[in-house]
Amino acid sequence: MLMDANSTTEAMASPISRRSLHEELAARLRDMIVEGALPAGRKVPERELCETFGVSRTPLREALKVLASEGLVTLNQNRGACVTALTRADLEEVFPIMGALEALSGSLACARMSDAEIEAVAALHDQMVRSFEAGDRPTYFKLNQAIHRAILLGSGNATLGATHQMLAGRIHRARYMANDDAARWRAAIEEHEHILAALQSRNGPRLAAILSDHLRNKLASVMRHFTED
Amino acid sequence: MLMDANSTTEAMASPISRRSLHEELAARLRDMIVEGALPAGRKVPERELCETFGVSRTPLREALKVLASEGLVTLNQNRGACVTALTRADLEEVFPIMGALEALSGSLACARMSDAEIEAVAALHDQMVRSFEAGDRPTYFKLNQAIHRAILLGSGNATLGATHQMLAGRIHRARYMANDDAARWRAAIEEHEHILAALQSRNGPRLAAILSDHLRNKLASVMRHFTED
DNA sequence: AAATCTAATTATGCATTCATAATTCAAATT
DNA sequence: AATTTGAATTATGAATGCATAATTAGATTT
Repeated sequence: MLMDANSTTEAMASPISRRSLHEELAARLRDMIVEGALPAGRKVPERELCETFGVSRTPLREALKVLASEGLVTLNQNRGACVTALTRADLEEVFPIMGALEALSGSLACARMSDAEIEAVAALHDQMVRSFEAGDRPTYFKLNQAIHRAILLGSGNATLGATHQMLAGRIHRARYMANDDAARWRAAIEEHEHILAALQSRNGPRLAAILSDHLRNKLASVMRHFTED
Repeated sequence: MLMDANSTTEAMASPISRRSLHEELAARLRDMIVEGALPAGRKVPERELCETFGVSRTPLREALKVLASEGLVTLNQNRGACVTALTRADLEEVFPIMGALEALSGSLACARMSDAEIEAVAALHDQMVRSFEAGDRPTYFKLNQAIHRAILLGSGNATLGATHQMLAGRIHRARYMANDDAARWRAAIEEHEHILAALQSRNGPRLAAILSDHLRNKLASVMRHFTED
């Protein structure tokens, strides 16, 4: 068995705590699912993944249990794991929750973020607008996420960030779909202008309301691509 | 034939699908942690638990991974699992999130619950008031939870309920502490009167606001018992 | 006596093995 | 030919074994 590869990536990463195998596997699988390398509904045979990653079944199974508790995969008794398929109902459930969480984060962020941190968000916003004007959707998407994430973290509530991220992971694929028509994309940009304005003026209730609406609109946009479901 | 007959008998509990060991173990451990049988900060040696439950380490370890992803235990590399200790900061983070989730649930419940379901909540409320008057705190606590849970489920958003329950599990112990002085307990009852009234009049925004405040007050009450932390 | 270093013990991470449920495929019956 | 039954295969659930990191105990040194 060629198991020596794990010691190679140890220098740069976190200095003291090197992640355990099941953690590493969970992260890798999470990425694969979120990025669509493992399509929804697909069966995830243990043997195959073990060979792919070159590990035994024990840590892989531990990782699958974690992903199941995150809702990314579904375990069927004696029948293995499947990538959880997103239904319209799932999206309709998750988006409002994320809206509520982001609203809370915005409210808190207005009170707690430093001026410098808000300026950093403004910088991200400007970059995002530029990538919109350039029609560069991947960069736009990345910056968009970075802004929302910055506000989440700016709330100073780590649990809020973690809860949000867990839900975001489930619907990540779907969120790629949003803004694929020009009108909605433009509207999203406008909403983000309001988001930034509310944050800069530290108007918590207003930012909360805008973020909630923003998520509601995102849902509506995404849902148009689920008509065939 | 026989198979059809079996698959149709779904009404009763879950006679066919016995839970897998790791699921069962996760549930048992969750209860033990939530109910305080495993005190916070305590080390959870695998060997000991294996003997307690009479199982091998594999399913137990799988269960611990799940509980770790739920935040109930903390895994330390090569150093085993500890029951996650609740800090004041944790409570201050979790309660506002639960407030936001319950506010959302209230808003949705006002729109979606049937009259019969609302009457059921009213019945729970009346029982709760009686147990308050009788000074029966355990029963009060149970009914209190049942009411909040009914509104959560009444939202029709299963993910919302699951998310809430996950957070609630973490702070369950702390919530026992609330209402241990008569003044706060009486105030809580009054808040519940408003909650019921808003629900019965289907005033979503108002119910949302009351629930949010209710959770905020709960936090304040609980925090008084964490001064020594 | 206190501190430190080393050896022994213990507990954990992972691999392997065993047992059992599920699936597949072929054969037999209608 | 289609359906069904049953054996063979495969995959998963769980247990055991092995290697290694942590912890503890003991001995040696200052």
